[in-house]
Amino acid sequence: MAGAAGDRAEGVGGGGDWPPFAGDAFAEYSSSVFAELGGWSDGLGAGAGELPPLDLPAASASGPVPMARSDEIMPAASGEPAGAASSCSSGDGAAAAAENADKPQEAADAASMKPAAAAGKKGQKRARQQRFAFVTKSEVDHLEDGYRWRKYGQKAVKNSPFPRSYYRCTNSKCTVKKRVERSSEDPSVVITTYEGQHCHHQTSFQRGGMHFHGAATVALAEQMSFVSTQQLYNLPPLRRQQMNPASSESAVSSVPPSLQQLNGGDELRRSTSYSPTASAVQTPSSSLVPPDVSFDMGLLGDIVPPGVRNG
DNA sequence: CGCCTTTGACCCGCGC
DNA sequence: GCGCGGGTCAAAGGCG
Repeated sequence: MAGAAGDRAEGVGGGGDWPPFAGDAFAEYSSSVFAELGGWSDGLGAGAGELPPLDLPAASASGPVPMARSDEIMPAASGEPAGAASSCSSGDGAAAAAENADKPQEAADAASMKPAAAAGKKGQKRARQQRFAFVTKSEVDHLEDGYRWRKYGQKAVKNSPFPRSYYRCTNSKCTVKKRVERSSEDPSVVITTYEGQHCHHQTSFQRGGMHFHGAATVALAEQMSFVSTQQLYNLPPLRRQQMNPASSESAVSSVPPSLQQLNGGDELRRSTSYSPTASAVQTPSSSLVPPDVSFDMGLLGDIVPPGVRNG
């Protein structure tokens, strides 16, 4: 099976930063959702895992909607502790420490830390790095994002019939992780959560993927089917309790409605929904994609436009 | 042959 | 203190 999943994943998007957005451009055609999560599991566990029906805001149905702007997005991303900036250099440790600061539930995550790591950070919980969740309508679970990932685990998720898959960047120096799961609410929706930032270029497209640099991005966009806009989820750092049906519900419901929190500095972003079958894709106007958009920075870079990123 | 997926076990924190 | 749930490890097997 190895091949199947892997190939598909790699081949799907064709490879490339799938959140093909860059600043305004991104806003233009984005239709799926992505939000910075306050917590690794929290975000998805509570939010993603139990995403409410993706009732797209009015905007979604009709097209471009007022969505998070790059500058609105950046805050959260750039606002992260410097340590979170690079998973390669800072590694979990640094980032971890930084993140711990304001993420109580890190503890929950801490559970996942390796024995050694755990031991090493007894006092400090495992540090989580910048996290972004993308809610995408897709037929494939593992959306291609331009990087190569190695699946290192899969677990059944409570309250969800779909398992959650864990991926790690194949770059030995890169500690970026990715979690993929389908929404129990809407099986057609794939929730991808990234943690950390790549410290290398999208190396890997040797496996038949297409390169997604600059103009290449257009190709990606063209291969993507921007189906529908979904509401954004601004998932606040949820605590374990919030994962309860009731809690999570409130947590989630507090988000989408009007993206009102977008201005709150929290991270929200829309990406796009797409179908893997490029051939059947309804090419979104490629014109929406800046030909010179380059996504060769870390994960964060994939998400945050260079300019914004630097402030 | 190398890389990747699969899968069960293990570890850890949290909530009760 | 116990159980639950989530995250990760590591061995085995499969595929290109």
